Amino acid sequence: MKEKLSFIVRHAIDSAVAAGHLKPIDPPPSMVLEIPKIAAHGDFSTNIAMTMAALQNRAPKEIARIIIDHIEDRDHLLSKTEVAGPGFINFFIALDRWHEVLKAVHQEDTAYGTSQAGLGKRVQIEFLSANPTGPLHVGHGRCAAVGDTLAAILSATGYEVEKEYYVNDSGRQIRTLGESVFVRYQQLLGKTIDLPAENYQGSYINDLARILLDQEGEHLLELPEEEAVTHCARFAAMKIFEGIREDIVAFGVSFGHWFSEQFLYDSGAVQAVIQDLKSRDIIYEHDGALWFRTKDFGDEKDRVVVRANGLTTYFASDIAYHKNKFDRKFDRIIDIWGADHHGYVPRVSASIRALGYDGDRFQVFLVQLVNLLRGGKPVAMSTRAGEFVTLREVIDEVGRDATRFLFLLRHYESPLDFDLELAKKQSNDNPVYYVQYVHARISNILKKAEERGYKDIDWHDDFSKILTLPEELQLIKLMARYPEVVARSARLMEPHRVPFYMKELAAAFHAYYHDRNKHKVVSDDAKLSAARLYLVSAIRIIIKNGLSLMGVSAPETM
RNA sequence: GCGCCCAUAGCUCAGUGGAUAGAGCGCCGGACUACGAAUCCGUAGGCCGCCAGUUCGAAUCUGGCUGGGCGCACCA
Repeated sequence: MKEKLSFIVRHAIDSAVAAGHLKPIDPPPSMVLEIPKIAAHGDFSTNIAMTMAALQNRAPKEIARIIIDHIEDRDHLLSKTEVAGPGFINFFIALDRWHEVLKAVHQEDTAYGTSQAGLGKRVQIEFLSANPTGPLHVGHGRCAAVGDTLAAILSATGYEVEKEYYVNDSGRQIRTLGESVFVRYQQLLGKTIDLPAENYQGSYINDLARILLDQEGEHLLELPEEEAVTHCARFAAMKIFEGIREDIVAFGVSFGHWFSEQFLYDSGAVQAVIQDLKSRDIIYEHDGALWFRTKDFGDEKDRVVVRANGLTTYFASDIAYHKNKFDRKFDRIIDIWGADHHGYVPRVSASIRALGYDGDRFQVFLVQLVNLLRGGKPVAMSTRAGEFVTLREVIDEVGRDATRFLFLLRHYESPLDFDLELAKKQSNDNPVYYVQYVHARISNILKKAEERGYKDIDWHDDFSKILTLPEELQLIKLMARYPEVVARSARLMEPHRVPFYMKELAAAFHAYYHDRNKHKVVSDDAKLSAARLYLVSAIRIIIKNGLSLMGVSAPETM
């Protein structure tokens, strides 16, 4: 609808210029076509006459009038066009044209809302990527929900999307994990050793040690400590990673690729990129360590890639990792990190520019932290002490649908309060049920209708003459907006727009449905019933499509 | 001290440089002899943190200030 109108307005400006009524404009002015807040201002409104005023050296209202005079509306899309206020042009869409939206929804079905804005470009989105040193916690869940939904939204707007999880299965953290487990293992065998404070303290470490002991017995005590720790590390990382994968499945997320940090070392990629940068003097030696000239590429200081003790830093493998991403020829490379990593962004961006890649193709989105509450009170969490609520516990307690929906309901740049009690409530406090209830209600209507002989209703041109109530028109207009919500959500990388739209559509439907005396869907009037069934089943399609983008189920009954 | 993010109704938050800033919760008052009340209807509630600037026009853009969150390793 909006595209059609946009075309008409552009065409009108062109023909006004051709007729000499307006000065040629180069470049053409960017046009904002929006839906006014107030119904009296039309279905769409544009400010284009006002933005052209200065260049045309004429009054906005005069320009607006000229544009309107040159509008050709061959399809009779418009019922009224007017100049209003300081120079807005307000457009009123002809009533019967709105109903074609219903036809489009039914025809496109699961594809309604998709577009080709991404032009088939290849985009890689890396998210979650939690270290296999402990279970996923609530904050990871938010990153997972945001990343997964962004991927779905990009995919719906014509991108070819690859989701990737980067597994930090190398380095000192894994070593620390091994040490932690080995200490617990020895404690289980009666040895009196204390767990050093810098080791992982969580109770899951005890569990891992117990499993290790049960499976392999006491033989680790006979190994040299070095070997025993390595063995523990490998065992623990594998077990934890298995658990993470299970949690990811339980949360309804799937990854196309799992990329191993260890692979970057085994394949020599890390050494190769360090050598290359050294030969170009982008990496230099100082105080026995190797430093990257990140300061020359926008970071506040240079950063160490190889420490004086010969060990590489996390940054070293990250350089090789991002080089690898670029070498895989993606048009866009997107990283989604927890906001606590924001200080790391300039460094990685700097390394990408230093390697000569196009920095514009790389974007980092920082997801703000989650404050976990129960009944309004903060839940004490300390990763160091190993006291935290795992994502699994939250999924088990409040359910996957509610968890995902609530994680998506805030702009990712805002800190999120997640209240476990609120999340469990099946009321208006909890919008997920509000939206899902629409799907269940409509499913039930369709079931009842089928019992009365209504099945697979086809589009009929009469529908525009039957569905004439203001609230019916309002529903249709709302449905017409859905594709733009998805497109805008993708363009701005803002997944929260989808659940907000869902809430709005749900509210409009519930209100319509509730006044059952005024407009019962299935009535004695066969034509009216068919038209309304066509209307509500279109709503159901959009609810299902939107929930599907969020990874939330659309139940037939609740 | 430096950097990133946030500040809108009592609370939690939406809001595309545009015309009269919205929703849910909460408060108060109402609605089912049923296409499921996990719903609906109504009332009240606002210096859009503060100051300046840009603009025909600012909650929205820019600068400064105040308050809050997070981060500033040869850790990951």
